[in-house]
Amino acid sequence: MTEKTWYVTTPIYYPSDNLHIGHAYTTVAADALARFHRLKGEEVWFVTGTDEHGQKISQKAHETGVSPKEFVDKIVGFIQNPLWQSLGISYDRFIRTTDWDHKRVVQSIFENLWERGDIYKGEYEGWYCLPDETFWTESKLVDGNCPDCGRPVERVKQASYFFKMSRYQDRMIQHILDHPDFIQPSSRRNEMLSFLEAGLEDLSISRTGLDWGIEVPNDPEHVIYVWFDALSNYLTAAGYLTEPERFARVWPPDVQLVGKEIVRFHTIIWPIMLMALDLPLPRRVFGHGWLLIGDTKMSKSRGNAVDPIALTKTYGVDAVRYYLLREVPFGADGSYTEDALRLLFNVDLANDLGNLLSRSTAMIDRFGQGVIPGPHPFGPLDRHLPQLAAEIYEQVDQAMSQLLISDAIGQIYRLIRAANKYIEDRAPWNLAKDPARQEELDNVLYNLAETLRVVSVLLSPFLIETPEKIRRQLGMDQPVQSYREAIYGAFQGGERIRRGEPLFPRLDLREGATAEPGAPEPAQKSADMSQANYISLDDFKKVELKVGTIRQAEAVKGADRLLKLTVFDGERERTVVSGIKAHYDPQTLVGQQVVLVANLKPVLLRGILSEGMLLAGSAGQQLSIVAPSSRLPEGARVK
RNA sequence: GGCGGCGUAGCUCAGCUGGCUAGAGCACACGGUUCAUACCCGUGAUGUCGGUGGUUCGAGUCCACCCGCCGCUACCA
Repeated sequence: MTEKTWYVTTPIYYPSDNLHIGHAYTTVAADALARFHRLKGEEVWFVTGTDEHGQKISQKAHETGVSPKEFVDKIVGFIQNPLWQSLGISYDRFIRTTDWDHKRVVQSIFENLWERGDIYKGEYEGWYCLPDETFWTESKLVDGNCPDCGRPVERVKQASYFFKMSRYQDRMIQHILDHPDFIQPSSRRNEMLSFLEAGLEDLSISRTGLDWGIEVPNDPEHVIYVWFDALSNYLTAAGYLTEPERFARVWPPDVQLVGKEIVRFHTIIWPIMLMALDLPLPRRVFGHGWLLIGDTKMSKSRGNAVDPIALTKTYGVDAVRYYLLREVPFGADGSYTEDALRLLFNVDLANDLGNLLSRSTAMIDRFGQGVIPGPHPFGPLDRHLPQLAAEIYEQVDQAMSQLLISDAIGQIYRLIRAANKYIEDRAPWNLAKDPARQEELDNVLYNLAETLRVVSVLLSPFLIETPEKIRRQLGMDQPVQSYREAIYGAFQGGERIRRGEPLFPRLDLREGATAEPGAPEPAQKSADMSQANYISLDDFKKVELKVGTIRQAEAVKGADRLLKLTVFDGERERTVVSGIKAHYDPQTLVGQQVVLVANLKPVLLRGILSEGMLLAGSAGQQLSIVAPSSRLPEGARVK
């Protein structure tokens, strides 16, 4: 019986634009896990890829005057190389939802579920945004308009296929309860449980009027809708239906990394799909946080997206990987700043690790004529490093099995720091002055070489070039093959080293726009941040505030706190739904003047289109409508 | 509004089922060292463990309420 292949996935990314460092973060993390398991001797199947269907891609392609396929081919090519290439991403399969086998898998899943009665054809009724060609549920609308583009929507009924998720609700809850590790971190688990307990609706999984997608079998008017298509990629990539032998070894996924914004799809819809197919569920779905730029969300529209390729060019692959894996707490949101990267580069990579190699090889050169001495019986001071190395061997393993990548690296650094301290404690330069202490000196040099060799093994899942560089300087030519090489004692003595260039030349942190590591930095930073909280006068002018008069007011039936108001704004009467029922009697409001936010996106509240909002101040339990202190004509601009 | 989480040194955070003088990394200061990439090693915190009250022989660790922040959700707009 062969051991199960260790299967890890990243989300498949949407190639409508170039990816940024947030995507790199997830993918590098998955890569480190994959490399670690390979090093442990396990068969690994590491999959990443792209989610290529959908309206937006099709639209973008037409704008550029190419076919959707040509459009995505180009971007996907870029993602594979140079993007993932430059970060050393060692995926075993790059899946594209436009791959032939994926189409086949999605269609057979559809047919399969149809035959079982888990898919039925019904009518989808919702609000449709014509320009976006997108359906929205009432609750998603923003002031009755499309939440994406703000344009009005219309009520449309459309034939659609539905996936009977509701049928699996209880089983899903039970599965989460029975498998505490299924959703991680646990905060996400609680959220999903409360979401499930609120009740599941069947999921509409097809659309008509879309051309760029996988067709519903025997009903080519319909195209299978995004999530159903996208989530199936994890099955396709494992060889479901097309490579049965592989699938038997690979399935189910051991770890699926996802961003926190898509945890719900991966921990509810996705497992229910698998339940319906009678397939085992993934063992762990890990919802990590976002990598923020400073303290704001990264996005293309904000123009603050960081290009990972540029970073690797400036600092090298390993510095970027190290930063992502070490600095960002896996789970919570992390914050990216280039200053932090540079600081970490100097402190951890140059000072602690690079300098350790540099000073160790220098001493082997000088005191040992370039040859690692054979060890002699250890004195008490020499036993610490081997013991620590053995302990850390276990600790790293343990941390990695819990996906605590940053902690694993932290453990390796305990060993690196201990080696630096050991040099200080033993002061080899003093031992070298006394011929009677030659054996002690030999042991020190040996321990340093051996510790560095162990470090090169331990670091190899995380860093690409550095382990090789360390080994070359230690005189080793073969790359790391197995985690067991991290067991202390492989050097016999007699190996000739080859001193080389510094691993990570220190950066001058004072130069350029990057702050120096002293007091000026926080000051500068806080100034920037407070500035970020200002809006310009132009920003404010975007808000159109007008005086209006309430002409009618009534409670919204079935709502505890909503009033439906009819407000005259000088041009027309508009309906505004406001959550002030607890504070105002509808009767007393008629005739009251208010300040209206006139250009707010309409939104549907409790089935009523609310076209604007009225200003009110609140403090704790108190709430009071804001009104001009004397009567003004309706429509008067407030500014 | 509901559910959940968080609030511990200047910064980022550890502190499990309550128990000796509350920890780590970074930053900062001082001292040491010279093999090394102006590096490394050591020493240093008066931290009201968000606030108040309670349970207990004893609470950062449990309970209640309050304040602040965050996530999900909802009839927020």
